[in-house]
Amino acid sequence: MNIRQLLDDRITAALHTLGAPDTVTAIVKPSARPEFGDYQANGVMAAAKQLKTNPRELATRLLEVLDLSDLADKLEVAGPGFINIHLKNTWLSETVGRASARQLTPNSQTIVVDYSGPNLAKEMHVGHLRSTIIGDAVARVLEFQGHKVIRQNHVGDWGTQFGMLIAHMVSLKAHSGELSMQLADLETFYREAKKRFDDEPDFADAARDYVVKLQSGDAECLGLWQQFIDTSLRHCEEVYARLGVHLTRADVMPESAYNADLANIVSELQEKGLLVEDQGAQCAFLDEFKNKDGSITPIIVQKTGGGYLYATTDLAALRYRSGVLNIDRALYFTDARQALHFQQVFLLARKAGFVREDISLEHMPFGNMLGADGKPFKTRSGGTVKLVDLLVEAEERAFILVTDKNPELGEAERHDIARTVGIGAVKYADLSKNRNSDYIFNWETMLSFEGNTAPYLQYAYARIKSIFRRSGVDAEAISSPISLQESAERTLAMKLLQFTEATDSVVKEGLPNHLCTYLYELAGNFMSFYEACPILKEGVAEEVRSSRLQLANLTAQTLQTGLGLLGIGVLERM
RNA sequence: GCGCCCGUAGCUCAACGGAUAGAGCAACGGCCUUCUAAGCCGUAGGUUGCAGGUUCGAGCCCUGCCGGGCGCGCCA
Repeated sequence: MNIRQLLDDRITAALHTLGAPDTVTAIVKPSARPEFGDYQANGVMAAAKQLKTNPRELATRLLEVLDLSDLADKLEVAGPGFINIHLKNTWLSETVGRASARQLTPNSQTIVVDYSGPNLAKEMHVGHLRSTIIGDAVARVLEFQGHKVIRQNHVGDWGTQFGMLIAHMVSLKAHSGELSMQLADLETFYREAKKRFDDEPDFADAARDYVVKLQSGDAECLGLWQQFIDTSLRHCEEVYARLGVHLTRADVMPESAYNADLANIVSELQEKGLLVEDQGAQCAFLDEFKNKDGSITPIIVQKTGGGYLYATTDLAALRYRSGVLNIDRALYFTDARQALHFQQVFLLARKAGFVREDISLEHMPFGNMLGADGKPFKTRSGGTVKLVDLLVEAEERAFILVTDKNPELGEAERHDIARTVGIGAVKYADLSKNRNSDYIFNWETMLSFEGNTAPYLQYAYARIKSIFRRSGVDAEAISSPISLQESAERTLAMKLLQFTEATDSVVKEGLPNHLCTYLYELAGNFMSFYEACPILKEGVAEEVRSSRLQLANLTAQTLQTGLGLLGIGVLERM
């Protein structure tokens, strides 16, 4: 249940009965301050403007026709024309038990989520982290809402660098006959190949020959290429497993899958008169990209000499997604530098009729991960940080902290906890920030276990589980009524009911930090409740105890579900 | 040169055109014989880069500056 939406619908309808135009809505939001009630409607002022009447007077008339008596016990006009809504305690206590974080609203959209997309020539590095976990979180929330999600891992498996890699494979094979050892460390393999390409003219020539052979479908070349791709994908899958990311081989839709269609894309664009040849390349000049000086930034779809570019591949992918996958919406999680590229490709695809007109194409850009010094995140020596190394370090750091805090736990359990806490900390630190801007990666902050971090949320969950272990009560078996006497109880119940508002917000804008903020507030509300409202202590009446156990259980469920949507695990103890 | 993004407390970050701009860290002061103190409660900290404008109402929208980042025809 989305209370905000419910109130908005009903108040909007009431506004319309008073003659407000269709464009006017109630604009319901959570109240800015506690004395303003639980929710406030801000739309009356705008409506009054349209109707050329006094806003407070309109608000007063609205309250005469608006009946919210089933869920609210007080509605009041405040300030210049706000309507403050105070929800009934009885309604909250009855609703909170039913409308937990479990429900699925039926949704019928088919949505492509394009994320991760590493270049298979090298190992995954920290630059792939944001796309991978932000995209995964949004995909999970969409699925939770009942949408049909099609994950597309648009990996880079084609291009000139593969000629170089194949040349290196051939020469190693000629010497030792065995490749699997060398391919175990892709990063080193790539560096060696690159070095030879730069230093040895014969090798570079061979590499260029292999590109041509590969593209013309030479069987031996394709075999080696396939071997390399398989190895690289296995590396990716190890990283995904460690990260807890829902991407499988079935989600891989590589660049090369579109190869056969690229010539068609170009010829169709030509037929539609969208291309001109410029300096030997096939370009689209769209008026929408005209600059002040009258020049137009071109979109190159075919190089001089006939080669294709990523714009061509992305156009083919768009046509596939629209025509074959029959999607309603496509979300692209790639870094912000590609903003112009996607604007161009989306517009050109529409002009060419490659996508249905009603499809929503959305680039979800994100900024860079920076080091503590505010510069791009690098190793001490200035190299690229391998993603797997970062994750290993997170687990190691978490293990030290867990051991320090709970030395009595067995080593195996401490390792399990460290894995969930360490990976959760890395993911949450990223997901909790607005993805649009750069963010500073800092071990101390994310693993300090204080403030808006994954461990804080996991701790709240573990505390609740501890209560249930002590109580001996089966969490799923409680069904007695919930009563909201203390303000901490009411605040917690109110927050529990707002889960859907948080997930709705995530999918609308592709911003998982909205869910993080919600969960942090929920955990905070629970911690306050925990301090203020004893549950198992002596002197707590049976029905109070039972009611509070239910609130605690609903909180645990919501934390588990919410963290699960972010791809983060919970722990029975920590 | 043109274009996009960013600029909010000392630091890291929120804020869905609405009321007195919120958290956390760091600082300071309280709270453990009692459900996990990895916690809770409190104090202090701001001319939202600058200047105009639109609006009943602007951190958010528009214009112009300043500062930072990134793009801009044959890499992806």
